[in-house]
Amino acid sequence: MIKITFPDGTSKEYREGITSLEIAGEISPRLAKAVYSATVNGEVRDLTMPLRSDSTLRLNKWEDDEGRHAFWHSSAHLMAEALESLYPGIKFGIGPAIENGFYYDVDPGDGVSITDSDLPAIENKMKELAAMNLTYKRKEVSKAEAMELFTRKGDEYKTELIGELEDGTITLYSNGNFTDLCRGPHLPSTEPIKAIKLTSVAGAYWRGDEKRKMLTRIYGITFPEQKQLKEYLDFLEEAKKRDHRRLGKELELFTFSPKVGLGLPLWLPRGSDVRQNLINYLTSLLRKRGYKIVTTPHIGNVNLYKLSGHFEKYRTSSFQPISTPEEGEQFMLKPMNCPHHCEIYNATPHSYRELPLRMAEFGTVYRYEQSGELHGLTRVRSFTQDDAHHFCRPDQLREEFKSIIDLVLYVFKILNFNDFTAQISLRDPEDKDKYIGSDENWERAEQDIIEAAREKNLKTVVVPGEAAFYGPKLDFMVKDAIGRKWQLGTIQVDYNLPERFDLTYNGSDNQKHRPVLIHRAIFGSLERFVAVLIENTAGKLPLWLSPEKAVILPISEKFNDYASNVLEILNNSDICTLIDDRSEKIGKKIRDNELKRIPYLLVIGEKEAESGTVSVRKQGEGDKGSMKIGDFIAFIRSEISKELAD
RNA sequence: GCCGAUGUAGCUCAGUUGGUCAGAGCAGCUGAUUUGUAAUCUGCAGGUCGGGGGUUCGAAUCCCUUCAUCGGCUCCA
Repeated sequence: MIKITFPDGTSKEYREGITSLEIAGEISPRLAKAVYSATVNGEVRDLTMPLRSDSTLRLNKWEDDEGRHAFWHSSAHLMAEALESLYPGIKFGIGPAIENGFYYDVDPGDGVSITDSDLPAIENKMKELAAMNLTYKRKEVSKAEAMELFTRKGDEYKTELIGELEDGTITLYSNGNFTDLCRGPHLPSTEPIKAIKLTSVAGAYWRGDEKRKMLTRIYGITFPEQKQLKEYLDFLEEAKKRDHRRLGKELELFTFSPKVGLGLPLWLPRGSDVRQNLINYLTSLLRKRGYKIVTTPHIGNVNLYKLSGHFEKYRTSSFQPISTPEEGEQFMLKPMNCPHHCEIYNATPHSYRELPLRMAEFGTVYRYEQSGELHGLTRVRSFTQDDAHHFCRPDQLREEFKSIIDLVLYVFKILNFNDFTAQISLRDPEDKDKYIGSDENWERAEQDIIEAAREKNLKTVVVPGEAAFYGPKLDFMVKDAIGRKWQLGTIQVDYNLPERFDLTYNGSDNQKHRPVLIHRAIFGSLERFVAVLIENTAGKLPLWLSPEKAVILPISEKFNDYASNVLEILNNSDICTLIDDRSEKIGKKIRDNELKRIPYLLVIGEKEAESGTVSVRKQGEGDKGSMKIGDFIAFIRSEISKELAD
């Protein structure tokens, strides 16, 4: 007998060799139908794997990431089986489960292409195969056997993968006629896969390397119930309505013009107001925290960027240098603010007493992003960073870093960004040539970040290879409407630029010392931040950010005089207000202004004109009753200060 | 930049296999109406069907090319 311990701490004896699926079945037959994988002693396994010794066991259902993962991974194999039967000779790359569903990278062969219009046929084949309830069979093989099998099949992608694996660790999974190199785990059979939807096809470079062949990536998602699929598709439909590109147009926030250029956003008056509100708010926070605001030009001599290392690193992703009438003189549109700020630092001598020096700028920068990467306001070629550089003594670094984490969390809380990921982005240890600076500096900086995050009890994920070329960073990622993650805030530790720019301060020993540089942004860029904000709020911005706080709706033209009085009073009280004096019925005016997401609608008619009041209707919530004009002003002010309160 | 899809009035979309197919709704402008909490009625105006080239007696529709957008990949200081 072996002892199996469950997550709640209870344990029970079972015969040796029992499977997790059988244990689930003993607990209840319904549970057996709802589990998709098992976590045995911390490792995710097939449900059908026999248990040979005392173990901890967790049965993973749909609600568990590990459960869905197995479900979708098995679905990827099911799709592969369908593809192999529909496209004989098709070759397979990799086919993992992802956050929402799965994909498989395939090479259908020269001259054969799989497009959106082919998806229904593949989907139908999958349904047909799933209905056969075929089992997923696991087999351990030697490296030689695996190599032989896939060489015979002519699957050069698989053989490349096998070549990199350790002998003795290789497993194959088969479902129907399809056999794949795979670590697993998988479902016992295709039986639970009831609802299938292939969502899109896309190109994807083999092994993520743009120098290698582009394979066809087919994305799909499956569910145990048809109803769940419908809910998922409905969610995607709803999410489209929150797309900032759509709302930006509808709400007249920003636009793009091909005549101006790709990726160069034009902020309309309403969008500019939102942007300015963000700038004003953050500026007031920065003043309180001892930041100095600076302003620097939009261009800089090309030598500045040669010194910083940016020129070499980003040669092809920058706007090319601007020549002047002078021979041999060249300037660049600034792709970042750091070098300018370093030179501001260098303009005066510094004492250890005045550090940390916090230098901030809403700096507009220009980067020549590849055309295929442009995306609404989230990826543009000109954007304004809420940039700052903290020049500190080494002994101040940790505290300074932590205080910036606090600032990011504070601002995110005010804006209700609760669902973010804090990501520690480190150097890729395999590819050190991508980075500048000594190993010693890198190790020091990476430790600084890891420890600062730990001291703040920040839940983080560590991702190697995501660091900036001059230093590691802590990035704050927030999701858009359909779940794509975007980096907003970032805090970066840099020992390298201070050396390149020969930054110094006088220590208490009257010797020159090297400061450490922290780069940081809270919003990241105003463009991307506004985009994510729009998607998170579905365009219903908080009152303090809203370009207009209210709109006055006179019942009829008879009350236009009183309405314009109210308008004047409110605007003179710094409550930006509009008036809708069209000759329309009140219902129509309410509908139109509700759709424009104006926070408060003020209905005005005979009653209000007589009593000096306004009837207040809150966007999305309906009638709130009437108020004296002065009370409404006080109400709006208190609502705004509530939003901005700690 | 790469793969795939898409591109018809300001917006959302109809326009079967090439032949009154250049349309509708909303927005806009006109008049009428003067309205009490999510769409009043009338009339008008709007597009070289993304651009360019080709096939054809004839192209929004077929072909080529180019640009842009969307979904991914790559990249993201």
